[in-house]
Amino acid sequence: MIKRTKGVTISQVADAAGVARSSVSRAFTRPDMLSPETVTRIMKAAEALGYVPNHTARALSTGRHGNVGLIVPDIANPFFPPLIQAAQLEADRSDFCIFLGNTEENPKQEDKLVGRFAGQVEGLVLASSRLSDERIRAHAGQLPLVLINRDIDGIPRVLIDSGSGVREAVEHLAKLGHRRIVYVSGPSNSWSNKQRRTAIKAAASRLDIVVETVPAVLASYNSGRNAVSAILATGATAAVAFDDLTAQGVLAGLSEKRVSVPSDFSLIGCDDVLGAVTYPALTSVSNRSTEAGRVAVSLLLDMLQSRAIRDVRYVLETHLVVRNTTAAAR
Amino acid sequence: MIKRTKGVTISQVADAAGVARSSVSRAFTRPDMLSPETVTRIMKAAEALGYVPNHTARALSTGRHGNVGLIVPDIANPFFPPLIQAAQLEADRSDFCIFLGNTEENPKQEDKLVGRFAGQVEGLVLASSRLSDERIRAHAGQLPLVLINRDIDGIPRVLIDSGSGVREAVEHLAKLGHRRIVYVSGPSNSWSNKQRRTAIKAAASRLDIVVETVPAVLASYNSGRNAVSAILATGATAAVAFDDLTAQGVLAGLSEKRVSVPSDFSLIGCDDVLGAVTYPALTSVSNRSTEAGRVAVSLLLDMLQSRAIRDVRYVLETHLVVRNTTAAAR
DNA sequence: GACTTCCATGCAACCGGTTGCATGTCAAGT
DNA sequence: ACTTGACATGCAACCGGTTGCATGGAAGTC
Repeated sequence: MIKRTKGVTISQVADAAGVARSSVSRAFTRPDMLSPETVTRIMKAAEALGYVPNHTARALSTGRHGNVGLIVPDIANPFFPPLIQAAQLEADRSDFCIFLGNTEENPKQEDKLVGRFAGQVEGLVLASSRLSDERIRAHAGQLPLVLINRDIDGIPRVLIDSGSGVREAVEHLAKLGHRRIVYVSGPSNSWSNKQRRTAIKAAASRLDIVVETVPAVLASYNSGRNAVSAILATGATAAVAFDDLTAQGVLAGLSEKRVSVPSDFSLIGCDDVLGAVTYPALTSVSNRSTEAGRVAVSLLLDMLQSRAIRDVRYVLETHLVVRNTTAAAR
Repeated sequence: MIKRTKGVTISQVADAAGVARSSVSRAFTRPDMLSPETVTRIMKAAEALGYVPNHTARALSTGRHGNVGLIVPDIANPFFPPLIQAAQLEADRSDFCIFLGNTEENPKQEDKLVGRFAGQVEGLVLASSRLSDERIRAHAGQLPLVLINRDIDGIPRVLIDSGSGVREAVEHLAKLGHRRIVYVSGPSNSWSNKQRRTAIKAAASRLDIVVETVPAVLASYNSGRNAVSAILATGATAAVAFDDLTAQGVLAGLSEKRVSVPSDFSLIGCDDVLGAVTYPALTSVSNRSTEAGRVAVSLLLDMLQSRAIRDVRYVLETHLVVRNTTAAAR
């Protein structure tokens, strides 16, 4: 059976060291204010008693708890874990802890989480928030806020521009001699989908390439697989899929139809979440979610430092990562 | 430009409602102690001022902050996101928040995180901890702890018994006529790795199958891929990999060497995190990580409620999910 | 009508730190 | 020798709640 040790307080250390509580406090926070001997004496006493400063008490009197919150719509979406990881790493460098919230894509849940987090964190990062602009503005009035993939004036934000990478994808296909390609689109109400489709059409018309859109309805493996017949029916020699999951479905569908990739057909994904762990390795558009997480937290910590709110709009460009699913047109 | 509103305190509400601070406090925590009219009056005043109880202050005086910590070795490993999600959901049901920590598989980092979390959380869940038994025991002495996939007497733990699924995997391979198989092992300090290897050896010797172990060092795509030469050198016709990521690496490595799966070689993963979204779909052992996350948090909250520490050992069985990477031996 | 009981509410101490200001000491400046 | 200032330390208020105990008034009892 395990017994719990109760906390040692600053007063106990003060008594043991024969000084006032305030001196103990200062020994930990501003040792330069005390004589070196006093500091060592206090530290020795603290050590002997196993004293650890109480985070909560400190937070109460200073208003700084050394925590920041991170709210994402869906941890299970492979886009987010690297982002979370990077955010954590960056927070850690400044001795901050991360509160993680998962909203299940539900704005009500997101609102609730923000409310619950406020008061225990010094600032918040909202990634791909599903809240309305007004709600976000309201929250930003309560505590420092940084957004990822949400573009609201006056609130610091980090945006991943998939347009640039998609453009490179089309140029890559053009260089390989493809003249007719397919865009396997994602959810019609998705901002990213719109962004990607627009970028593809623009790039293609500039390069004199024909683009047809085949809808995959949901961004998923199965809808990609089901779209294969329609894709082949267009007579295209290459496809760009809304995301890697869809691309993987298309890949599976093509294999079943004995169309080999990349010799018979070229395929490009988006977000680069699976490319490095599947076979054949998928050519894809990088997602930069790692940088997004890092930059967002770094921005937030800057805000906390300077207590000033700047209107930052940090755009991350994406690039094509060429792997093994693209080759010259037949 | 956005301006920040400062916090409304209990005193302001008390003044507005014409009552003592204690009454406001009680209106929120024990409304049954007050007359209904007083409660409504206080609530109206609180509402009007936009009062929100200060979590930190409450935590200081009650010692309960309503947070629990969850520490995982690697968020980016697809095994964990569903676990995290489930843990979060379960915590949420009891109005608890989750502190997330990522240790990058590093025991020192894990130790540091536990220390930082202690004092801001009421309890901790350690998933697949990389710490020594002694360190874990030491931490358990400081605060309520629940382990996932770590089996230490006296500390409540949730274990995913991959043994049952692995046994099925070996039986499946035996039935297909494989007589010589390889286990591609994971991190040597991982409890799951030990468990899986033991189960494979036991099942294999019972079925009169030869098993060789090839180490992949880290549970990752690349180490799986690098292990392929060693795997083939054993002359085995099938392999079971420590996890799906490793398996996927092996799959890629095999393809590069023109060994086709499953006709020439059969492959089985563990954790079933990628099987459904890759091609060919990977035969794998189900992981139950969602249940593990939910149960662990639920156990922890129980402990916090009753302030008693029970010796719980909750075992979740796994099963083989047959897909397309296994076939009869050549 | 006096006495008890009970309930709603207020008072004040407390949780464990931080911090502005006061105090005391000692050395340098004149 | 006396002032001045710098420095080390202590005192006490404060952060924003919670909670044991005291109090006062209303209702109930005889």
